[in-house]
Amino acid sequence: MPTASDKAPAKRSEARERLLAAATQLFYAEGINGVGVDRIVAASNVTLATFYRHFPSKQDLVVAYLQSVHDSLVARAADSDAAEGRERIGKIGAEVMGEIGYEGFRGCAFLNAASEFEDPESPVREVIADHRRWFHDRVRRAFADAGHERPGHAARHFVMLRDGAVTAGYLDSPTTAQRTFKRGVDGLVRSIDLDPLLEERAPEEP
Amino acid sequence: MPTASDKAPAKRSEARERLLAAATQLFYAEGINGVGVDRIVAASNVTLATFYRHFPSKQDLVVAYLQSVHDSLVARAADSDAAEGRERIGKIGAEVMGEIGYEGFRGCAFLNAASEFEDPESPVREVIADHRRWFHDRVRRAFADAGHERPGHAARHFVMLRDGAVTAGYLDSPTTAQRTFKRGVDGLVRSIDLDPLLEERAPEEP
DNA sequence: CGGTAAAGAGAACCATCGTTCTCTCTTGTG
DNA sequence: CACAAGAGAGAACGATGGTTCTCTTTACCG
Repeated sequence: MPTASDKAPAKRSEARERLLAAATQLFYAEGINGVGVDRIVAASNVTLATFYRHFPSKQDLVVAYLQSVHDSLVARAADSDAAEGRERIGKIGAEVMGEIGYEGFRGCAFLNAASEFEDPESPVREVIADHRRWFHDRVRRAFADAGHERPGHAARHFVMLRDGAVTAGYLDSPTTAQRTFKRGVDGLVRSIDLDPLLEERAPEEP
Repeated sequence: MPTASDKAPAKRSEARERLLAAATQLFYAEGINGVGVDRIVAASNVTLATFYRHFPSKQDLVVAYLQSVHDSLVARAADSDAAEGRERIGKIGAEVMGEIGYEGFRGCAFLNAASEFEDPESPVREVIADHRRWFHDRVRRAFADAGHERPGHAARHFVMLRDGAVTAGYLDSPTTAQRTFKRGVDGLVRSIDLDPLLEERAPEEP
């Protein structure tokens, strides 16, 4: 899941990119509080002064790290979003399954970061919230376009499964998590037809 | 979710219990790497020497912290496990919903801890794995007793929903997370009847 | 060609990290 | 009553946390 963005939107720079790449790898692998700036600086072949020339504080690096992960997920999403109807939902599900279980998989970078930042007002938590909104809205749009009568319900259900799936992929068996997630998504897609029959009619709240 | 166990299985002690209580509150609220032993010692009105007389190292305190959370969840589980059939599944679901959204809720203590300990062999990760196995087995037994044809599938699905639900309860809206989780569990219970009709027959792998 | 900005090198800051130590005082049990 | 164990108080350890500093060298841009 962690991938440094290929093109930084702000000023690009050799040193900055190396710092971001090292931070991405280390933060994801060992947690944010568990990795000091010295480690990142050393891994980047950069000096402490150079680091602080590019990032006012460690927290700014954390934000940039999560932003870069987000950017790479947005890039990967373009392909899936081109699909139509239920196929799009399937492709988004495949994205999630693709994240799980590769060498060094440690769960969702955003969820892991969130557990280390307790202040909901913190800039770090805001990037996380933005990313989650982005993902939820994308899934909701997919269900709406596929004709689901309660796209909000379905999207929240989908996101809940995906959060559980990346967790299980980290802590339990990756392949089992993928299978369970797939079954859940398939059921959710089937519910596009079944839902009106199974639940009593009620307008969904946003 | 974090609650110090009422009766420590090992040697009980005023100081030890205060340390564990303070650790439980601080570790859960701010993360484990984010809280130093000095903070815990100060909050417990205990000296550093006393702390190290009871816990060989900080890691042992972390393990004791998670153990105590596990113990209190086990205690709470006894009531639900007394129920029969589908009602038991509903009660376990209610337990999960009860965890979510109270003042200071910060998600699952075990999931948060797991994100800070990357070594799967670490004693901390082992308590986490034990707890997850305990919960999964309990759910699986509930589905089996309720007559589900693939209790393993259903249990993994249930656990995935619960992991996603506590996450959403922390990062998104608690009440929405509860509703979404409830809908998911209800669907899972309904699938005890529907499943044989919807999916092709195949023996579930453990 | 000259100037400005970025990067390297390295020391230093103080606070906090987890851990160990000594020394005194209380307390309960034999 | 005596003696051992538990707890309080407080200093200290070296290592590392994030951050700032000075000084020199490189390299691009007008």
